[in-house]
Amino acid sequence: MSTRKPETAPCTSAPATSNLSDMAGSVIRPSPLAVSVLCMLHAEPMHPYRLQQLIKAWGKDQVVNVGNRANLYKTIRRLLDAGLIAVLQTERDQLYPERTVYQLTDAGRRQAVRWLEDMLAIPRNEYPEFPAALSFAMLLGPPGVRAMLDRRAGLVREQVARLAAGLAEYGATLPRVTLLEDEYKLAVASAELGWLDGLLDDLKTGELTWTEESVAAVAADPDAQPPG
Amino acid sequence: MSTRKPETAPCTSAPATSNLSDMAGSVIRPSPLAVSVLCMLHAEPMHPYRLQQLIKAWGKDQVVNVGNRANLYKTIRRLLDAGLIAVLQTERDQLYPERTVYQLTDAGRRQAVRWLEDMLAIPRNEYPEFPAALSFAMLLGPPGVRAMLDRRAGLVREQVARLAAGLAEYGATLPRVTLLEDEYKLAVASAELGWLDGLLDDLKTGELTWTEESVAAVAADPDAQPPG
DNA sequence: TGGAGACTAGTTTCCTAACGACTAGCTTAC
DNA sequence: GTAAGCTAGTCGTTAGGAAACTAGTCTCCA
Repeated sequence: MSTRKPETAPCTSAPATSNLSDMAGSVIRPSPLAVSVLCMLHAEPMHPYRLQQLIKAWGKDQVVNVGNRANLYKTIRRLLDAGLIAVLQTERDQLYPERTVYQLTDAGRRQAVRWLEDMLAIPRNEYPEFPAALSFAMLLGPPGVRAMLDRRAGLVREQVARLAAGLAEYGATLPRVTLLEDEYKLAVASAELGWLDGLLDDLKTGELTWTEESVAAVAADPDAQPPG
Repeated sequence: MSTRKPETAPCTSAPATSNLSDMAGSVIRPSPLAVSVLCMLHAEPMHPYRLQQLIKAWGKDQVVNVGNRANLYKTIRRLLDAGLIAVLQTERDQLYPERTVYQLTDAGRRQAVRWLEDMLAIPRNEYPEFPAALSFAMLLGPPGVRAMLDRRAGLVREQVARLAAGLAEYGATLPRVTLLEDEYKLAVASAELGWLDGLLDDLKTGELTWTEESVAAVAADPDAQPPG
């Protein structure tokens, strides 16, 4: 293991600094959804439902998970309790359900920037499921792994195509800075696809293969500390 | 993403099929940790603490998050309730704390395979925080974004170096199939790094830049539905 | 004209994940 | 002889994910 003591990156943005401005205290943890709410409210005050609709309309729902409204409302409650947002007004438009319009506070504005900075600057290990599955893939046997990864490659290929098409289409009309997530996702998905194709090739030619026993033998060996 | 109506991929592996073998019922959702437990127990029966130690010793802790033992024990309880694992014995070695040794049931063996297959074959959107942050990066302004991504690039570069070194070192002695996660992570991290470097270059030369107004103007424009 | 389906806005419930702190006996090390 | 550290497991809080549910409104369509 040698390197890598800290397990996961520090991310809580210094609880020690700046004790001014804790108007409602209660240190709140950053999350994609929380930052998104703050950033959206940075543009203009709005009510939760509109926030959701706007995020969807912008296609950002591919990236923030605003699908469960329940979470959205919970997050807003938390931000409210922490004093990062405040109620601007509760309006009842005709006989529609009542809706509460929120706005950013100064503390919220600062917090949004700090969270954004952390999230951009510090990579965090989020334990996605694919690498976890890969690390136990061996017990499906070479043909099983090949079949599954073949399906995956197909799906990833589609996603790459979609992203590329989307970028080509909107890249002409939208400023590039609004498409960075998609550029990123395209870069990463392409790399995954390339890797998958290479691996599938090695599975096909038999260059990569194994048996239960050969792996079990190594597992018993005490000299088995893969990298970080 | 466009296709993808159901928001997230189907993953529960067909609740309709196979009502034989629901000895303790209670459909349980897959998670990286749950599959890992099953796969580890596939090798041999063991107690939770040993499971954690083994995962760490193998370096798989980079990929499954077995850091909080609390979660591990909860997961095991769930697997037990679902009949996927069973108590083999509870042994009290000398005056050490009592420890319970678990083993895989037949249902557990099948479930492990099904979960693994799903996780390998079907990409799932897990909403990592970096793309979310990227999609609001614009409000840090060009110099702010550049500074943060510069730091990130440094850290990612280190990670790439660590992964490459680890693969070079262990690739000689361990069968390749046990290092797939690291190959994958290396491919993805390299792609991220490449993309970051390109972007930083564009920020440096000023080819990519923006102002709050220019972005706000587009935001007001109703023709703004970026891709999927 | 009245019923199917979709939209607006928010609530409720259940399950699970992330994280941290705690107990408690034993071993090793200074 | 006491501080650190390991073994093994527990507790509690906060938060995210997925669904269903309320309840009124609007549109379409026959």
